[in-house]
Amino acid sequence: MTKISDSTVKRLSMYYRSLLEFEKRGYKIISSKDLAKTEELTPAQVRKDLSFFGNFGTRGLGYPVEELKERIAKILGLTRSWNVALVGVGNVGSALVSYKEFQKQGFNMKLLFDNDQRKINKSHKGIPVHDVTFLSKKLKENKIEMVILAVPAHAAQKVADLVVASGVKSILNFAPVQIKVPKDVVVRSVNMAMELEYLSFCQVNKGFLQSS
Amino acid sequence: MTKISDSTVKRLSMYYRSLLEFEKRGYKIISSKDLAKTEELTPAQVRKDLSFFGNFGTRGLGYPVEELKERIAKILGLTRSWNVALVGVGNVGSALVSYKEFQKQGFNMKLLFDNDQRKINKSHKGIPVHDVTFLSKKLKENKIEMVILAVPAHAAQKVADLVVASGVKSILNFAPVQIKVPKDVVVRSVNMAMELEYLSFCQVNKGFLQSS
DNA sequence: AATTGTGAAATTGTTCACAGCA
DNA sequence: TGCTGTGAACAATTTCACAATT
Repeated sequence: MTKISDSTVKRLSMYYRSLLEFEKRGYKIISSKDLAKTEELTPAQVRKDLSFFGNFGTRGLGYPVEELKERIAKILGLTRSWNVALVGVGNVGSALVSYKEFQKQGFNMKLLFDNDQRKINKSHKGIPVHDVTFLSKKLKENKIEMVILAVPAHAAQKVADLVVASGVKSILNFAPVQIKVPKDVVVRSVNMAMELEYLSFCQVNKGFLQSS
Repeated sequence: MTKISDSTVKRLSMYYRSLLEFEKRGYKIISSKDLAKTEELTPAQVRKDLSFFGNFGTRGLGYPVEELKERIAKILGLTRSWNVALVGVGNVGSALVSYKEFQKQGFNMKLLFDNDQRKINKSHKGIPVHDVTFLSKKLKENKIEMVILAVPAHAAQKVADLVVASGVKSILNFAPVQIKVPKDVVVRSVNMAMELEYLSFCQVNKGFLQSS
């Protein structure tokens, strides 16, 4: 069984977004070259990525936009919806609750958690905020499949452990720490400070960097 | 001149954070093994990454925590401060303005921009919000070196073009589109929906994925 | 004895180049 | 003819293994 690298998965997400755009503009067929251009990749890269999952194109012609879009949606798990909970209704958490892209793609924010009594048992943008003490119970009851962590760094690991103990296998972590989980659990981390550090590195070390 | 890969830069950020933690706990010396453990890497990886920038350790002993931390800070450009502006004071933008990590590391949010008259010429969390019409002028006047884009997808490229035209060489993009810039400008993109899609992919394709 | 620093080997990821097909 | 699909070549990255050093 071929293993898929995470750069391939990332690019699938990009292709999916491109395809939505091409579809909106009325394209019926596109070539790997077209797809590559919008994402600044090589056509070979596009074809190789897609080839891991099947033969979606027609030689001499290209790929049917709508069908390819559907196929990628299926591969990425976007043809179903997911029950998502978020822990930490602070600045970042709050922004994520309102983030339209999530809803659009079937990620349904079902529950919020916080440890601040002023927030607990109120509704935040239409979603109930629960006491993090009841995290495990609520996650199970509501069949939550993904948890977004938007808690302070010092609390992240502790909350992650609770989340894992509740049987959730997917965590999206916004706390600026590396969190540890058993290997059947997948964690993705978004560290915004790290991204700025990358930019700062590039300015300080102009021309000293690979690619761009 | 050895070129540095962007995974190496990312790991330097991680080492930096680890070192702050080790320092706080009173460690004076650490080994590549110690550093590797907290970030779930191999000791060889740590040594190789550091070796690109010099010989920071002592054979038989390890690395001096404080000095290594300072050296990495220098490499990442964290020993100076940066003038940062943010465009798009919506949900995401607003959260970023309050994001403590930025200030901590010398990224000073100097200016905000929006195109909503209700927000313009007011102060948002102590920072003035300007009309995006005056973007170019204000960026130059205030010697802004990095711009954070937190605008809707459809506006991102247009704003990016303005930013580039104002001479800014670093952009951190939160809009869910790929933006195009000349090659002397560095863009980093944070696409939160893409991260959830990755998690969804992993659930749908259990065990079909490399590493984790 | 312990740990760094680093060439060499192994692995992983990308691009090439062309056969195969519409 | 044009474009996909893919094995083979190539490039980049990671890991190994060991000499060098304290």
